[in-house]
Amino acid sequence: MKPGHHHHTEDCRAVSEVLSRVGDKWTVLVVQYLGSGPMRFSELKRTIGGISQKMLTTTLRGLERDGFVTRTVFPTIPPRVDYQLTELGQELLTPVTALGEWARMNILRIREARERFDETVV
Amino acid sequence: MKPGHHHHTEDCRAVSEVLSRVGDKWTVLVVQYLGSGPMRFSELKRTIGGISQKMLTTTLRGLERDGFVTRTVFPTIPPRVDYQLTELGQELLTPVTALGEWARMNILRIREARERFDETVV
DNA sequence: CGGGATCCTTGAAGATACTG
DNA sequence: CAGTATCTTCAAGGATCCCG
Repeated sequence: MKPGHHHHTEDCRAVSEVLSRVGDKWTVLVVQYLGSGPMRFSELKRTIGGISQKMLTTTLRGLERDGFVTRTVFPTIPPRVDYQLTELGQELLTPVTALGEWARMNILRIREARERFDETVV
Repeated sequence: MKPGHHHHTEDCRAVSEVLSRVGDKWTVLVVQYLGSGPMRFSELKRTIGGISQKMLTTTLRGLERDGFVTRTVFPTIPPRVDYQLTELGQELLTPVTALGEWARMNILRIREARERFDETVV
């Protein structure tokens, strides 16, 4: 057993754990939008577009559970609920945005590779 | 329609596209291991541990399709297949590693937040 | 308005067996 | 050794209805 490999694997699992949280269908979008400031439920739903209220609820609950957002309920009628990034959420934004930048800059190369691969294989 | 919001959303979709590629169960692990140099199929399977050969094949095919790894077949008996990161794959490693660093450093805060949340809710 | 509860459809993932 | 083929399981995601 080579030294370091144990922690190498463990770290990778931690990465996977965070990535599978962040890498689902909607989390990044939600976090990015909340990066501009607090938003309420319906505002998020409308702005994102294409997300069901169930998935938005689920996503927000997950983010709340992991300490990335806070949920504030205003006991008015009709009710109003604000979501806002915590410090941890803000900090997450940094590496995620970096990956986002990379994605923006290289998405074309990826799509080209895909087309090439699909042509060759099919 | 506020200016910039269209591209904001489009960029987020690109991020999601890359993240859902990178954020699946095994991709990061595979890419990280290949970061140290080319490896053959069985070597990856053994090193990662817990991955089925079907999932390893699927993951590697996906990475190959998107231009992140190359697949080299040696026509020997028994056959030997090497996988190796492309330039694009190497470059991907940078932001992914950054996110990994962040994950390593903050995984405890996340787990703590989870425990707190689960206690409060249950 | 902001959800909860329910049902349903996919696709991801794993187990197993076989093959060039 | 490095896969392919097949079957099964399971959870993510979506649609719909209801409620305080």
